[in-house]
Amino acid sequence: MGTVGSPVSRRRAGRPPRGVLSRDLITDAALGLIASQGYEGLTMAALAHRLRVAPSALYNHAESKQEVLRWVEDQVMAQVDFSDFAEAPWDEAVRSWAWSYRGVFAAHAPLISVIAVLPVTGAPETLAMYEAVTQGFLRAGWPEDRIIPAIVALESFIFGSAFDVAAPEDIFESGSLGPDYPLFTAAVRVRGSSQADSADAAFTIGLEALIIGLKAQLAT
Amino acid sequence: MGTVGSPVSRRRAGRPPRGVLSRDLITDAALGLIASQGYEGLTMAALAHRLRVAPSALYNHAESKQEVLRWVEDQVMAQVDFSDFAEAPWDEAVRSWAWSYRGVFAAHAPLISVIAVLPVTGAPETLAMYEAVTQGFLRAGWPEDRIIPAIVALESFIFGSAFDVAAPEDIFESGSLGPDYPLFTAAVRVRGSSQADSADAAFTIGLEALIIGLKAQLAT
DNA sequence: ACCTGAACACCGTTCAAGT
DNA sequence: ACCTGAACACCGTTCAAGT
Repeated sequence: MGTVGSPVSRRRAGRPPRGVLSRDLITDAALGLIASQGYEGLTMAALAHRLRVAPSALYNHAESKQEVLRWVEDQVMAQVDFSDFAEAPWDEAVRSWAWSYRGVFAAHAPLISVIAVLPVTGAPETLAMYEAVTQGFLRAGWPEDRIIPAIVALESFIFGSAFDVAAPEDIFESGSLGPDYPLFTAAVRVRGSSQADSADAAFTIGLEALIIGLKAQLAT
Repeated sequence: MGTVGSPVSRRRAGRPPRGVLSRDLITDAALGLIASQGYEGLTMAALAHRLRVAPSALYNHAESKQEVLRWVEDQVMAQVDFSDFAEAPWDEAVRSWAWSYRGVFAAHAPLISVIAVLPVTGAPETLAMYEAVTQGFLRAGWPEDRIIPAIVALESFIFGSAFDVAAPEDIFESGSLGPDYPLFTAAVRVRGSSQADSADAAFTIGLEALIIGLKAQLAT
């Protein structure tokens, strides 16, 4: 049983190491550091300091900082809610999963580039999610060979949208160049209000379009 | 007139600086460095060396490396082909633009996180693209207030897909954990062949779904 | 097997000094 | 106004030495 509120929910099996450190402790410390300082605060030195250990000690357990990021990524993935794939209708499950997924990675944008190059090998939380999502697609009648491409397409949209959430509010302000691009400037102006709202609007439009379009493709 | 084949096609106006350096020269050198060494090779020291100048000299022209990356980004954006928005039907224009866009940024993946935080101010190539795309949407009958969210949704998908192109071939190999996730493992197995093919398959499915879905939403 | 302490090879950036 | 040279404050990582 872990500490209450510990972000590490699924402990790995195997003999405990004799020393002070372990993958789980390093991962927990990294998540704590990210929560309090953000990703700029996640340095090997800071991580070691939080664990009251010399930086070089980390390298007895992790091959590199990149490997630590892979451990973090798997724990972050565990926060994504895919429970609706068990019973809900397909489009409802896709919708709630996608919103949860985007929300989690909007708060962990620096991980997105890590995931892109990250084999799922050794990432049990990530695999658990994919298994549940695959099952949900099968239950909805999807042919086996079209499931992975559909999931990848949805994930691509989700990752791109997670970046968009982090974008500054004035991202489309053309400034002094505005008059040279009148149609675009006008279109930006009629789009309302805050960045959070407009990111949500774009995500809604894209996600609903994908759901409609994927369903239509499935019918053929 | 620039050198033949120069990636900088749209020179900025304004008085030329008295010294050796300029935004255009720095941007060209950066693009050359990226082409020959990749983004790991793009350091301020390497950039200065290529320009036969001390690293500190760069800071008389650029505020930071981040600013150099913004200049690079605008030039890279100039490579995206949006010409079909002038005359082709809307779905054909979206299709050819999206494929071009994804191809360009798949080769410049490290820029994607830069764009996410990048206001378009001072990025004339980027603005030129948005203007043409906006015009294409208007011509196809899109109401002004729904254009920007639709473009953002498409871009989110394109950026996420550009990451996916760079993913290693074995990204979905579950390794020794495979038997614990049988449905997913089987679905991965039936998906054929190389990573390039499977990235293309996912991109095709997602893009066609978005086109169908956006059209359907427009009809309401 | 695991940890410490010192060192290495880089980074981006600053700044006084020159022209 | 622009460039040089030296320095600064970091990075991630390695490795001999200890237990």
